[in-house]
Amino acid sequence: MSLPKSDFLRVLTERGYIHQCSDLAGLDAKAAAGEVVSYVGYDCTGPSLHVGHLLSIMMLHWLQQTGQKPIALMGGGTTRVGDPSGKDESRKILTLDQIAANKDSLKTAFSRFIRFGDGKGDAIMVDNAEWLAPLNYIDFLRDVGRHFSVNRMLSFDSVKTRLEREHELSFLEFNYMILQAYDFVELNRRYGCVLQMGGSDQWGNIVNGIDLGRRMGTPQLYALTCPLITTASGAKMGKTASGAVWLNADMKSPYEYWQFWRNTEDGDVERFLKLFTILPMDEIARLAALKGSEINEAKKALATAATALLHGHEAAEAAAETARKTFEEGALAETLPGVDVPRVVLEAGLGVLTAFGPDYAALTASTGEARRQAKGGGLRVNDIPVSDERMVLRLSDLTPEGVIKLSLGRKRHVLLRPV
RNA sequence: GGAGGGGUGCCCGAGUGGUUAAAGGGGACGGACUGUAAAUCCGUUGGCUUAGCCUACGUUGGUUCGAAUCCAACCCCCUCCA
Repeated sequence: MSLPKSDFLRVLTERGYIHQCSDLAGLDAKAAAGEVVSYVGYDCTGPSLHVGHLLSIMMLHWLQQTGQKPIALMGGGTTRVGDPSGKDESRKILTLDQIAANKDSLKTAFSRFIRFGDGKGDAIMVDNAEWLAPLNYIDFLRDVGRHFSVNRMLSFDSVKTRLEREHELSFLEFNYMILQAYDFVELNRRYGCVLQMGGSDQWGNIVNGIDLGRRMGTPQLYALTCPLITTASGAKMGKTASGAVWLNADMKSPYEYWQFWRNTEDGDVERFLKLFTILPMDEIARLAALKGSEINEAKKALATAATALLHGHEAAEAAAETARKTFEEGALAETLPGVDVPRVVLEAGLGVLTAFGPDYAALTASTGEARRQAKGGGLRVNDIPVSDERMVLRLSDLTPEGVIKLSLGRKRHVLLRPV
């Protein structure tokens, strides 16, 4: 198909969000004509969304920016079942309390990317527990279950991989796709939602919803998926030493978040600028043209723009400044992440390995790891390599700024502050 | 319910009585080189109060001077049969 007519699909296309669409021309016509209500579902399996979710959130963002209406669907109901897609093993069954707590915790990130409210183009957030929890089993089987063919369900990738890999797939999880399909139908009935977006791994589930809709008499529904993002060297995106790149600030500070983007591989810079920032395309083209070490300017722009989206401009600039002082001047930036240490502990003397360990700086997971890193030359105190693992930190080690700077490797720093 | 196969460290996967904290690979972290990149090379990869101690091969017991390795019971997974 030629260039999309609608703003929505044009932006998504030129920025590289589109992996697959059930009917691109049909959806384009609909988007050009009027309001497309669209949703993305998020399971409440963890206390925060992470970078992996960002792509679909950005799709909701652009959806709203181009005049359409986004729905963020919280999977309060489906999380009780567990999505088997792409998983080797059954998910742990979460308690209702955990799900509720996760749900609350997830909400915060969304408001950064989309505007919620009661107006026409305002986004809404709904929880599928609302309609899934009160379902009556027999009624549901008769109304919805009869439209599903087990033969066909068995042919879906999410199911097939489990069967082929000889991992158990419980009946509970087997029902997940039915519930997700039903969500789509329900959202159409309640809000006139006609488009479901998601990662490419959700394709089967989304198409199921379209199918169910046809059988249950909804208007034509559409599916749109974004690619699974891997880095230029093929690794899954979003994993770092300290685990997932969380969106919640209390789990991943703005500074660390900025660092994550700053360390993007060269080959990913342009793609990431398009996908994870809202910088104009001509600005992105300019940044992408930078060669050699100049590309670092593009990486900084990426980091600051991406961080600003999530944490605000102020936090992003602060993170950039902290990084500039630390890496470019080699100076001590007092805005580096810090950990409080009781003054009496330093008076008594704090073993350097313990200081790096989980009780204080948490740069290493154990003192054993700290010991190994010290042997390998990976630990530094106030920028001086730790050569003696029996070294003891005292008040006399405080810098003029009144802190002790602990570093693991070249990039990860924590300041100990006596209190 | 019956018959057979299997459960090993973050993951995959060797190992069938003794220097086995457990080969090899992947991943991850650190070092060197760089541009806070990639690639490459080197090192590390259970915990602790580290010349030592403790905990670990599904669980619990047992045999043995000594078990991931042998025995028993149990739990879980897979395949076929009912």
